[in-house]
Amino acid sequence: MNYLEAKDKFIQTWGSLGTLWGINKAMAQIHALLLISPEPLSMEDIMEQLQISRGNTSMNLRQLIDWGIVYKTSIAGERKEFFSSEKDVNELAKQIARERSRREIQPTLKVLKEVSNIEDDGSAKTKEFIKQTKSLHELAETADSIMNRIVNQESNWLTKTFIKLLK
Amino acid sequence: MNYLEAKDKFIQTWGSLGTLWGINKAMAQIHALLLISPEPLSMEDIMEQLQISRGNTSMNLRQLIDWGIVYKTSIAGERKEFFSSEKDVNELAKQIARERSRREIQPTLKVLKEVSNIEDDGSAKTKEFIKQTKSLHELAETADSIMNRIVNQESNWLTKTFIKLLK
DNA sequence: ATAAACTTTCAAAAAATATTGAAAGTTTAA
DNA sequence: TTAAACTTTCAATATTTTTTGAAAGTTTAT
Repeated sequence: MNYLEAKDKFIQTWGSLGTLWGINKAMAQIHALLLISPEPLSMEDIMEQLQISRGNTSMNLRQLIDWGIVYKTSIAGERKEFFSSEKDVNELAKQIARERSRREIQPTLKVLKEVSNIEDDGSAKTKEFIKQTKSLHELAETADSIMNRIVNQESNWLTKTFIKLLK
Repeated sequence: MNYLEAKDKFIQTWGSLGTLWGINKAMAQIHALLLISPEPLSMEDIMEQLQISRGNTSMNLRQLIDWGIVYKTSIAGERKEFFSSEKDVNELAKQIARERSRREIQPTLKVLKEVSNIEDDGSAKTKEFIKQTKSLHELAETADSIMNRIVNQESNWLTKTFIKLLK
């Protein structure tokens, strides 16, 4: 496999993986492209390499910036804007974990807390409902705590965490 | 909030959350419904409660069974089949982690390994590509190891893991 | 102030995904 | 073996999500 084939395969894979994580294909592909590019890229560069429209590129770049994993970069003497991604994959993982907690886990916790607080009328179905939603709340809270704990650690956390677990 | 409102809200929330995790709405809703139901439900029950078609119910139940989080249950004297979900949320989380590793992480690891193995021709872009795809491979492998480690532990693992991390 | 260079917005179109429902298939009882 | 009870399949349809592209908006240089 040569560079171009490998690059293409990587962008494709990252793109379809994105879909499974609530990130659309173009967004994931733009991210993949920036991640392996040694220099910042312009909107034109991205449009051309991925064969996507200007509007699509603009909107998805904005989302990536919102997620905190892509930055606008100025290049001296150039009028247009350039973009580059967070290159440290640990930092990247942290940022993604943070955003997923904020966007998914927190709102879910809120609902679980709310619905598990209904009055227990003693019926089997109410009892089961309260029991299960409380368990889920607990699970989600623990999972979120672990994630936050990991996220707020110094770099190289993942390896360290893993070593801890092995002990 | 009364039982019916709470139940509805829970099913709705679980349903839209599913979408974010690569599980479709109906599948997540069926799961939610079974999770809080004290007795197994028939296909008719599910169709009626969620207002979805027979075909949809059948296909999504099959997927849930494939995921290992819903079981067919026979009820004595009844001809039709009944379905119930895994009620232990820890077991549920394990099963989901297992499936996600198998379906997403493993295939990704394979591609990352493959593409990071291209020959280094010394150019900046090839060097960056190899460096980044190798880092991602390492990250994904570590994350997967942690998940597997957790998954293969005895029940109550999440809490225990959390306590370990706090130390 | 003007215009060129560039970016963003958003309604319409396209593509992807989920759902339906009826026909085909299967199982069970008699 | 037949038929009733039930489940599965899948082509057609509906819904949701993504993408486009051109108009509107912004910034910069002169």
